[in-house]
Amino acid sequence: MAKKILLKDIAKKANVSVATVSYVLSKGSDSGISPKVSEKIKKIAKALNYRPNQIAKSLQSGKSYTIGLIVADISNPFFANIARIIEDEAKKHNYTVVFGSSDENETKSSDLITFLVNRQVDGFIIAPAENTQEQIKSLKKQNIPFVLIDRYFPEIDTNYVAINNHKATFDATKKLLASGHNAIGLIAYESELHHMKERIRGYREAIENKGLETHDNYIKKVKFSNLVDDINAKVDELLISENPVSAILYTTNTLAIHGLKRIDALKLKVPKDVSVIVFDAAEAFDFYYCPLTYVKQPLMEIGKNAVTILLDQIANPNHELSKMTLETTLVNRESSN
Amino acid sequence: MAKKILLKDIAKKANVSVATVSYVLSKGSDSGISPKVSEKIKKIAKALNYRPNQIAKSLQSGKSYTIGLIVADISNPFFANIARIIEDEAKKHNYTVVFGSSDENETKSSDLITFLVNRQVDGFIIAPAENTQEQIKSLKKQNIPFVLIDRYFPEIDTNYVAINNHKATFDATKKLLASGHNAIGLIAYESELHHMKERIRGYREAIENKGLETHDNYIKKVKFSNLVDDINAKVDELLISENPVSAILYTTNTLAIHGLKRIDALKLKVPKDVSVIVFDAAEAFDFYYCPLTYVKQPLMEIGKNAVTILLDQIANPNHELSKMTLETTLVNRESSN
DNA sequence: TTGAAAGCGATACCAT
DNA sequence: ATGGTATCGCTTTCAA
Repeated sequence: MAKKILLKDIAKKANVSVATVSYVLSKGSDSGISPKVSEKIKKIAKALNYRPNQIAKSLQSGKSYTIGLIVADISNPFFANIARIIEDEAKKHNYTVVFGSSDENETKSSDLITFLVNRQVDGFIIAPAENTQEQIKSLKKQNIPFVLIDRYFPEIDTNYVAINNHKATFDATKKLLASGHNAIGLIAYESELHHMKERIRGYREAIENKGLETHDNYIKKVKFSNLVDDINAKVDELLISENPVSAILYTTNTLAIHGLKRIDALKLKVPKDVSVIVFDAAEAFDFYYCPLTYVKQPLMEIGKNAVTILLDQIANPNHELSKMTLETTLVNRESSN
Repeated sequence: MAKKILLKDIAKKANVSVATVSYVLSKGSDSGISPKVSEKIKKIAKALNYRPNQIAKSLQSGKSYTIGLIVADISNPFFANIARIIEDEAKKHNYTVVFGSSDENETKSSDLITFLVNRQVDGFIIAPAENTQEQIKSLKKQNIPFVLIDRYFPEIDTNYVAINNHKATFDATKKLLASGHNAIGLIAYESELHHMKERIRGYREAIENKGLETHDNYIKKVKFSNLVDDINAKVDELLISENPVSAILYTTNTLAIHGLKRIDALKLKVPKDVSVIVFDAAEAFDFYYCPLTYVKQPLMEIGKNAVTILLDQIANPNHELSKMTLETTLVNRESSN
């Protein structure tokens, strides 16, 4: 068992105190220790392959240099991609990231936060699940730095990095209207989350803005708990009825994947039988026979800004909050014709 | 600023010593403290919402209850899915997982390992990049528990959870041969990694096993560093030549995604013009017009076993090593006809 | 310029 | 059944 090298070991070998070694190794050139001693210590440290015990440092400093990332599901490509960006950005600042998946579940989210708070993460980046307002407020009360991503609660004053959801679906719907569709279905989640409501509002306003009326039965909300079956049923309702829609706007990646499969199952063709716009550019869509028009989210900016804001908040707890709303881009392709 | 509650605070309120509080809170019923005092302490702890400082515990115990996960890229669906499984499994045992992406790069991998070792992770789960043998040996030497997944180095005695790569491609190739193909192309990575060599060997032996000869120019190895261009070029070589192949076996998920796109770009149809078998069932493939025959990896077993073996190794450092080879399944669909 | 020693917040040995 | 205190490895104040 290769013995762990401690400051003490180096001190002994160098015939100096532990304090001196600590100075040399942790401060820069302004350690206040003479160059001669400094060099000697550095050489010994290197020779012994000294690795500071980060845990001890953390206990002393009260900082773990770790950030907790909580998303709905780390295996969802949207979150997996953001995770990768956050990881890279965090590492640049010598931060480590630990992650947890809430599965959009309030209790899991709460357990996860507690778990990571106990582990003394310095802060959180969270894509909050529904009904987690109290958890978020609790973090605020405990003065634990965090920034919300993808979603946020307008009634709670927090840092967040989100997109302009209203404009995203407004533009998408407008595009479908411009293509001549006036019976447009919307597939959304049954959710109280603000971003979802905003996406629905964007859809509505685009239609009303054109002097048309919105039909509530064109707006379908599926339950996260029964995803696939529910999507299938709702897509059927939209497409197989007396007044079928001629276009569908899917408000998330996952909804689109399953919803498109259902369209296929119904033997309908995009865009001949039904036009479509989806959210995000999942790799899955690359193989779809019809190039899909989609709402492109600025993942890189979301991830990078989230880290920057969080680290800033950790360094300056009293710094004012950052509320960042980024714009999406509608990438026009054939499915929305 | 809500003050952090310490054992000391509880002790003061309960008029007992810090030690007593510690006993009550950390041991179970066998704390040796009288029920009356125990109850009082527990009540106060709950009332104050006491959260033990995990960092302090870690320093004392020498255990961080954290495992480091190192993969090529956390945003790759194969690894993202495994990450999720590992996360769930780890949490069951009260472990936290921190992750890092090596990008198949030796130096990044090394930096990452150092970074996480300093943070005192209790062990690693690693999908090792090429040429990282020394890093792995170094972990062994330092007696840091770890288990390799997906790939491993046969010349180094370690824990690992991998698949039977030889059989996977052997069966896949056999299937193509049975469908009447005798000019079968293979797209692999240019890599010294054992799993890649085994996949190539499986392909070769299936062909030779049928009394046919293998053609080296049917075996294409692409560079990770120049992925897309290289795949395109190699697919072209296989399909647009004097003796084109009639089938292609892609040895990874990513290779398949780009390789299939290239086939599309060449206006060739699967399986009419060229048959195909791919590795893994990426969500992306769901939208491919032709149902793809694929090698199915037991992700759940890989992830769960990796965690189990690692935690066992952490608990019993002298326990013998576990070398686990799992079988894949060839899921037959239309692309291999 | 250097070092002794007091923490950081828990745990656990050894007394009592 | 309790509690005093050394300890985990490092940082930092204060003195020398």
